[in-house]
Amino acid sequence: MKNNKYLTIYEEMVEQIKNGTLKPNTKLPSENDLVEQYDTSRETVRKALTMLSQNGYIQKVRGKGSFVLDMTKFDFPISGLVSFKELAQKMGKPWKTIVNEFELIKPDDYLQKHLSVTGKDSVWKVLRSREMDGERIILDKDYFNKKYVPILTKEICEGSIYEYLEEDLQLKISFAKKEIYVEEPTEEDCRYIDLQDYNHVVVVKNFVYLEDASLFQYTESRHRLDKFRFVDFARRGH
Amino acid sequence: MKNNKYLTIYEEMVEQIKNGTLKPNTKLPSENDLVEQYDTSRETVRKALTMLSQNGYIQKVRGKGSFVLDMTKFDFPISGLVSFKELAQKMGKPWKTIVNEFELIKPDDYLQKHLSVTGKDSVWKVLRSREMDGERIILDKDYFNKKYVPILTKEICEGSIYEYLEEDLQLKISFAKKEIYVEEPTEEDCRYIDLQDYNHVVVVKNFVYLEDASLFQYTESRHRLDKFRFVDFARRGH
DNA sequence: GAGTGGTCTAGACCACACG
DNA sequence: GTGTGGTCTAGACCACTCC
Repeated sequence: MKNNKYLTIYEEMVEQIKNGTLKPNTKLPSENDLVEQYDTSRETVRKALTMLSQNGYIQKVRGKGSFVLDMTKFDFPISGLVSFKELAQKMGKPWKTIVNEFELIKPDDYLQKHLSVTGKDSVWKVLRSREMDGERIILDKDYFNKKYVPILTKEICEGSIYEYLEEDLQLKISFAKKEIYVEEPTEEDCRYIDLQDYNHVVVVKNFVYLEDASLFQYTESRHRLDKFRFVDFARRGH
Repeated sequence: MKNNKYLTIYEEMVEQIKNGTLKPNTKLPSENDLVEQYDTSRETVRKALTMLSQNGYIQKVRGKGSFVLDMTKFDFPISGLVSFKELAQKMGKPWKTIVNEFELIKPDDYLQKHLSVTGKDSVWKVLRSREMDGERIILDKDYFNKKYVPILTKEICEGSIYEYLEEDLQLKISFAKKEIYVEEPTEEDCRYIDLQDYNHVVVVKNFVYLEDASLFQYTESRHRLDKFRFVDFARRGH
């Protein structure tokens, strides 16, 4: 059980914003007020406020105060990493995952380069179709370095691999690079996606890194054109 | 002239990473070493390191140290907000902007909702085609709230509106929400994009907010399928 | 001038990695 | 145990907004 004061403050305030105790477009108590309220130091309060700001909950304005943002404008999760399961649940649609292929392979050159593994390492390869409203609209191709994921079963693949990795294996995913583009469908796409007349697919490539900066997963998510949607929420750096 | 110590440290270290003084996959000096090196306090050093980490330059590992990441893996700008001008320059290709339409309009219902303006406000509407290798491959539709952008000229539109807003008008852009999806081309797309046989376009919608959380710009960027590419670099929260 | 958030300091203790 | 980064404190001064 962690005991981070700033995290506690952050989570409490998120809760208050979500349940309406703190209303959109109103001013938050000043940092000094919060110091008294939470009986802590100012830097700790500020750390919580910075997190709220970075996650799109509030807006800090020097000399004036911090203001609650209207989250209803942003009807999507403030995050670039959304699993299919989350997405489907959010849309309230029935969905299904079909495991097409599931095996341990020796990586080819392309994979060796992208996963930073040698030909001697083993790599899990998982091909899954995602079905919604009776149509297979997404093909997910996942590759995991066996060094980090020693055990994987077909049952896990039918659920959320993502949850398995984070919750069961306790792998700490730290950052991901994403590339999105459009290309013509491969023979594989035709086999595993109900393409109808669409003659292109949207490809989302994901390179997932662990906390120690080692790449452990490479994913290609191939979407039928009409069912693709991506939402991103970006803050400006300096 | 600002005099942020932590920003100075951050910028110096970015420079050292870029020019190779700090090499990929090596360990940084410890925080305590850096405190001595820069004659400052640990929290200040940590602020700089946190920024480096958030911007993908380093990776901090508790109990071990901070490590320089191999930026060559991430051959694209670490940012979701890339202007066409930046992109074209990075690719080293000749490019041109054609201003198709440029006028002050009264917002319709759709715009009123998205720009949070009333029917009495005025809104700048700018339609620009982006040309590369002699083909118009992108149609940019920009709408600005006149309240924030009182003056706009055709000349500015032919360059980078983005730079004009930030550098000349000193508008501080704080965050942006982005939506990406694919749809069939409109009559407008056919007129202003050299679509060839492609019967879909990739639409990137951008909602840009100022520091006080007011929405001042709504942009639609419509790309020919084959010329579309989006790169994103996401850190995990918490 | 009073109040706000932004930066900075010099300490302290903790959790974790490694030998 | 030693060294690392993670959290926290109780101050201080500054830059900005508003009255």
